[in-house]
Amino acid sequence: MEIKNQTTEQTLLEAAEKLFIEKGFDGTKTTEIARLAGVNHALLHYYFRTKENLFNCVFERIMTDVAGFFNIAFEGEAMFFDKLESAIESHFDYLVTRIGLPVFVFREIIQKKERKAYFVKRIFPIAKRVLAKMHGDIKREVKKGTIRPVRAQNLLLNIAALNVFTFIGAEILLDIEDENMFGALKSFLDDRKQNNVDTIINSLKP
Amino acid sequence: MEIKNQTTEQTLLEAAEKLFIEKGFDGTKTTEIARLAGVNHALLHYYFRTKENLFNCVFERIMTDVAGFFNIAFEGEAMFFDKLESAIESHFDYLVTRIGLPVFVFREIIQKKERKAYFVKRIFPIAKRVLAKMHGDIKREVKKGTIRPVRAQNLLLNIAALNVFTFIGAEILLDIEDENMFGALKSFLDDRKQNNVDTIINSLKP
DNA sequence: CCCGTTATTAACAATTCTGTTAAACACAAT
DNA sequence: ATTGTGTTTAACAGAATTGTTAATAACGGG
Repeated sequence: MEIKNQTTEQTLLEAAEKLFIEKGFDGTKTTEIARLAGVNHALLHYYFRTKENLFNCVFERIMTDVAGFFNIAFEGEAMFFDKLESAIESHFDYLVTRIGLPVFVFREIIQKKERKAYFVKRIFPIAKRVLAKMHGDIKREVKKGTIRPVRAQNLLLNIAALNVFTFIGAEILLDIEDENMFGALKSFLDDRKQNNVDTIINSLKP
Repeated sequence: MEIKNQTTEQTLLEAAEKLFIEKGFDGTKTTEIARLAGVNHALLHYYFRTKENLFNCVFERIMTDVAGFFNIAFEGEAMFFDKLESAIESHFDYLVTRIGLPVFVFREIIQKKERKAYFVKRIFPIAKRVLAKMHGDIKREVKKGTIRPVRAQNLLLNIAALNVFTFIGAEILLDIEDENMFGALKSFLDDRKQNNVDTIINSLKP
């Protein structure tokens, strides 16, 4: 009894996610979502009542995904620099499969207060835990003299900045020229990944 | 005979710019622009024909502004590190007065090919000139042994990334709590400005 | 096999939004 | 004063969009 239900609902959610990420809430029409999902557009309202509600379901999925990533990316008990490198790289790789994500999140949370509040509520507690851990690591390394003193908040923001901005740049590169853009994109990303690790590690030198 | 014309048209343009930056093309209604400008909404079509056209006028103004900034920010014949520091700071200060700009640009160029093409056409040539100059500077400094070898493109992207991301972060901070948020925002920005300079300079150490 | 619940469809309602038009207005030059 | 040009307004038209509803189909349990 739940089987068909599940598929239609799921199909709609996936179509909605794709379009909302691509065109934003305002730029996406419910009829378009239904069309992409291949179902009658009344079904969208049947399952999700309103566009707003459907959007919130999508947003919730994405927040869960982001929060889940955050939770695992900064775990591990390796040496500081190794841990840092692997965190930067795994953040980078996470974004590779979600190129449109950063702009989507910024676009949607900046203009609607409730969404920003929801984002903050979901992400800040996790960020705080990560920061506390990072703070301890930094203190230890500074004492050893292996890095200069930096605030954990700044380090985390620097990593996020370099990685996220890379994918905004990548979106600009995409489709400028369709010809062999795949190769150009790949080498751009490879280069940036290495650069981001190097830049962060080097910036910590005492 | 051009006086009234100028004011109404100008008022509309300014209202449009404010709303387009805040809510994006799709999220902004022409009636809303007219209301904010305090004019009959038919005037909007009288002066600009279509919403698309009005948007393009706004976008053109913004591109001119950005291009103009780019042209002056990386001039000057000071020492490399001083020049770098002043470029980072003036880019930062430029964004201070245009907090919503980055997300606006990304949002609008990513989904519409023509806009992306227009952006690329306006900004890339200038960026190329800046990069060529930077490339020369870097080569010289590397020879002197004052910095490690880096690609100009990466250095420029790193600066942009750190600065731009700061203002996306700032937009998230805004209105989280209205209480003494002004003070918190100011100290966040001060801290980030210093951090961005330090991070870039330090990341270049040999 | 029938019944009740859930899923699906087509048609429709209400609103909103962009864009048009025709008439009124302001005003400067003749 | 009249004419011509550019400006402003109110009213409207057409399309698109979100959401509803009533009728129908599918389907599993009794």
